[in-house]
Amino acid sequence: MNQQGQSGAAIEETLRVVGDRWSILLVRAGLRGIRRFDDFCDDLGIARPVLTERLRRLVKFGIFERVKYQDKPVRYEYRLTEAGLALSPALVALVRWSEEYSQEVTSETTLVHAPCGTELEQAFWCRSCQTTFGPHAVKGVGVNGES
Amino acid sequence: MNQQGQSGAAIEETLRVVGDRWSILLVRAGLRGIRRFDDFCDDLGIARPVLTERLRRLVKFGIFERVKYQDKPVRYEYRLTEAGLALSPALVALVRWSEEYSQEVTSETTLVHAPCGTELEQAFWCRSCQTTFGPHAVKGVGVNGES
DNA sequence: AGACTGAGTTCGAAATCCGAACTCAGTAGT
DNA sequence: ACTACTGAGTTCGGATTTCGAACTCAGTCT
Repeated sequence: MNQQGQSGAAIEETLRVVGDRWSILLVRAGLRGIRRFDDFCDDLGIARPVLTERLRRLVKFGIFERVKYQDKPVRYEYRLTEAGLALSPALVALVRWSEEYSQEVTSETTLVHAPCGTELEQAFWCRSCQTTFGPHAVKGVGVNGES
Repeated sequence: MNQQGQSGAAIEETLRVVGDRWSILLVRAGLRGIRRFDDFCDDLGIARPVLTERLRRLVKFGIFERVKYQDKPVRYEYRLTEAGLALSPALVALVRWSEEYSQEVTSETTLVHAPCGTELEQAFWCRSCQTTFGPHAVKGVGVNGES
């Protein structure tokens, strides 16, 4: 009946971490190579106290790591972890959506496959069938076999 | 000033619509077949005034539509539009992420390829290369050729 | 010394969020 | 005709979050 199944607990948990106006934008900035507090601040226009709190939380949940990059005046920067990088499919999905459906701003940029420059599509991949497929063929299965 | 690329504008725009704690959850509920005000309310535990405001905004941005389903006491329900449905890749991406990286709750449900039941992977697909690839090979191109 | 840098913290004002109770039109039961 | 109930909201005051601007603190540069 619905393709999400009832993995509701999972996504609620996730949204408690990244489901605010800034976190995804921070991840995006991280993907673009931004690492320093002030740079996040300038780039996103986020208020400093909020940035402090957000980064702390994202570190706590393993999306960024706080790395000392200098000793003399001790300075830290924030780098995406593996888990943080793994959010990019969600990010790309959102960008793709906005390219297709967003009414207000039409973007002049699009996402492509780096080696060849072709506009990318997003798909799910089944290792055993060796095929890609779309959201309609996704199903949730759980302990009680309920979809 | 902020130097967001143009795809930054797109995603910012999108997050202004769905980038809060509830909107994505509302879309998810919509995908699960929920349509009525009180049902959204009970299902998500969202406060009524907030639900009112959220639904209004999602309607305004074409993600839900408000449909009259009864005349005598005139009653409306909320249905996902095409655009709303198109958010499911993002939703699936988030569910997948939480299945793989979320520390706290391990979900008792997982997403699979419906025909064969194999756990799905998410990938980007290049039509011209006929290959799938990961986030590292994604690049944004725009007016100023900057990634 | 004085100015500057980077990563924050502190402040009060403004915007959001919350639960609980209320409204309003119509329906069903007695 | 009176009462209770339904569904989709609205109104209320109080609690939480967010905001911009200004401040701190260690160390560096001139």
